[in-house]
Amino acid sequence: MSTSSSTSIRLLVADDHFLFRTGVVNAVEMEDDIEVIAEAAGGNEAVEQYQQHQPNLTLMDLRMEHGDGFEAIKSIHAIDEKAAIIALTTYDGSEDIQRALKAGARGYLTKEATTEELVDAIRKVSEGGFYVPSAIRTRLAAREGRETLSRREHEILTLIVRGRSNKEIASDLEIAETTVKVHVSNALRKLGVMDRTQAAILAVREGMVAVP
Amino acid sequence: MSTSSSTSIRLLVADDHFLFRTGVVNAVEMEDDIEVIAEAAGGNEAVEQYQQHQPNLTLMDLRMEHGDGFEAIKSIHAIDEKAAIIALTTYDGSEDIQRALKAGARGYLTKEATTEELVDAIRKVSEGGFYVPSAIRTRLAAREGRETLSRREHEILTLIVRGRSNKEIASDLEIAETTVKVHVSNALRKLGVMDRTQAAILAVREGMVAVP
DNA sequence: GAGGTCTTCCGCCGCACGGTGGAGGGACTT
DNA sequence: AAGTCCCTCCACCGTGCGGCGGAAGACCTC
Repeated sequence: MSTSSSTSIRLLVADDHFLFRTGVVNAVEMEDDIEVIAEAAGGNEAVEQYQQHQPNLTLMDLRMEHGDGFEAIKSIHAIDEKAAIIALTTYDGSEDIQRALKAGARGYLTKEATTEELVDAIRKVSEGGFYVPSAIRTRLAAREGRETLSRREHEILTLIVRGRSNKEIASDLEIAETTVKVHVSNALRKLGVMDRTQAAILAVREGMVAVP
Repeated sequence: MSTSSSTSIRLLVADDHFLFRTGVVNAVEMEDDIEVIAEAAGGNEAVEQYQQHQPNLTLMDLRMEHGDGFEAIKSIHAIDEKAAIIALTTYDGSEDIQRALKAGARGYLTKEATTEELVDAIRKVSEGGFYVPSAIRTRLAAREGRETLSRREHEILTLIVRGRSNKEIASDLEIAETTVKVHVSNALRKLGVMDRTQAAILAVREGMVAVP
């Protein structure tokens, strides 16, 4: 059932969880146009394996114990501009997706993906296309019109998620409370929310700030 | 390296993700005292498979498309009081853990678990013991001393996570705003937090309320 | 040097939020 | 019948929050 021009898609799987790696290997084993030629359990290892085996496609987990997935994508993208990379995460926060695509990934999948979605994504991306599930595209679109937060605003948003009051944030950052209020106010406007609670939930949902 | 008295642990794996199921099958394949004798992709199917195959241990995903994992655990527990069940989730919110253990599970694992943790948990629980990772036990302990929220308080907490103001909540539930304030105040005290933002984050982190 | 963004800070204002104390009624167990 | 818990509502009060306008220095790019 191969529609690809190449005989076989040679795959590199980078994920620090053995369970998931073998799951992927088993899933693509049934497809005769895809084969896993290398595995990696960390970011740095993934880059090494890429250089050594030159795969047609790389599946990259973003959150790994040894070596960041984002950095690995950037490194591979720097080595080969046209490298076909699909990012993988358990979580579908749009922050991760945006960063992964910016780093050079051409596809995005959550680990909740079905085998069909997985092989579909592998074929599309290896042929030079893009693959982002429609549900995730919708979330991404909501962020499009939104202004980006400044460094300070993002820092203060993080402290809001930590449950800190304006006065506490001022003391944390050693600035005046009035300054904090300005940043909070600007952040709320940029995010399009009414108050800090909505901002905190939004930040967590989209993966802008990790849950404390 | 089998310390179990039984020759082989017969396993039932219930999870709606093919990738994960095969991952588990592969992982335990290397262990000569464990074998997967049945698989299920949903809650109801899991109960059927349990009755048909009478496994020594059941791995049960809590969040499945077809049939709730909690209900399936309760059903199996009702059939066999001593059934060995390990609950599985991607997320480690303590609310899920508490509910799973209450339903009759004797173990808890996140899907981030290593193969070692998995087989360790399988052996311990099949021998009649309990298995809850120490990191998760710590989180569970924090909930111990806490008062439980009333139905109304929990309902209002959910609306707080939805970003609703006191006035909006009053309108949503068709009660006076003063009443809402009483419930909010009581909920904050019970949860041991200062304001609604901290309550919202806590509720999300512990899985008491799903992210909107 | 002009324009832009980011950061810092001020005062003022209105309202939402959270705490306190009190009170009545419904549903439950003992 | 008494006790307990929950839900409901009131009034009052202090403070935290968020919006407004204004301003100044730092650091960019053009």
